[in-house]
Amino acid sequence: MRLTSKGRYAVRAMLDLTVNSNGNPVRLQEISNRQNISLHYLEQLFRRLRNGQAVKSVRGPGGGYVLARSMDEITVKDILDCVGENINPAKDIIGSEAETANTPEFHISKDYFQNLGVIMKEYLQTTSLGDLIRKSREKDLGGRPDAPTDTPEPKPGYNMGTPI
Amino acid sequence: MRLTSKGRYAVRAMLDLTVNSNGNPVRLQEISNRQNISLHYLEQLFRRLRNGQAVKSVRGPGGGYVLARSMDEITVKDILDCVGENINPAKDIIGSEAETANTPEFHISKDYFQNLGVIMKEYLQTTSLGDLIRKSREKDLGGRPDAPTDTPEPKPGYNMGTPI
DNA sequence: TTATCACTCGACTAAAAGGGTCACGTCAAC
DNA sequence: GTTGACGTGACCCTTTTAGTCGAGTGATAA
Repeated sequence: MRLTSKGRYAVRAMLDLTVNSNGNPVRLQEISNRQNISLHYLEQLFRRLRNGQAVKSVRGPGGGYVLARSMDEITVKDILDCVGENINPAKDIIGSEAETANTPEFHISKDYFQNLGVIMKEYLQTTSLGDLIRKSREKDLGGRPDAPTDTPEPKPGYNMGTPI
Repeated sequence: MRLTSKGRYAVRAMLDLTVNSNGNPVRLQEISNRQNISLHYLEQLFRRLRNGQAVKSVRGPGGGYVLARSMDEITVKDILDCVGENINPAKDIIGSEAETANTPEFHISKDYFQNLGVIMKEYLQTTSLGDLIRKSREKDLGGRPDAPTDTPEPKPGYNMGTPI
């Protein structure tokens, strides 16, 4: 399982695109300037986002990229999938270790990490670009200026009490 | 953030050690045979587990490794930390991107991924070796033989409803 | 006192992944 | 037909992973 800057770059670029497009195509050059991400690297990422049907491209002058669906129909997980972020902590178990060790310990840890994957997937799948943008607007308006908000609080929907 | 076979190997080896030690040292050679993990690779992992105070070593004939604490005082997170698995999805943000892009989009995604890190950390930190072993014993005894149990169900303690 | 057992340590390797760059396309509009 | 922008494949360097190797050191027992 990996979650690297590639995925965060993609999410960031998609947020930028969402915010700065008003139905109009947004050029990668703009996103590159605003987000300080290499243009060539963005091209690579958006190639994958386009293949994954997350964005559509418009060529020629005045062209750029637009979301392929509404911002509420594109989840973070969609984006990570497009750029090839592998979220499942147990995925590479299949085929590499599965048959080489059929011990109880193997199954215990496999089940345990698979369940972590379920939790992560749920987290990423239930958040859309729209959710993120609305959340940040809320924060700007109703934020507590005395709190740094640097440390994220666990979401209220999650009960962290008894993971086993 | 990475969660690779290194971490799973370590957890598996620690489970093996826990189950097969009765206060006595367990040789890496045994673990290697049972779990089908390269002996030399195990040596590397246990070096780190020892440096991280998760196990103690006993040298000489009859030697091997024993847990440094009880199985209920060693969490999965402890083990992953020892072998160098980086669990925080937002960790490598600090210092590499932080100052180069101070955009709202950057902060949105940073907070979001940091919160995922909190959730993952909580999951890994609240599970001890003892928890895993007891859980697997329960399954063996009270298991439903008609259900394959291959697909892990989300833990009852987690409410997956509203992650944002 | 020496053989042996088992951990200890540093160095090394091949392969993969991550992050990024480049040159050269092609399509569309003015 | 030139310019703006995406499209594509190939390439690059660095770090990490997973694994190997060989020469130790410390403890036990014959």
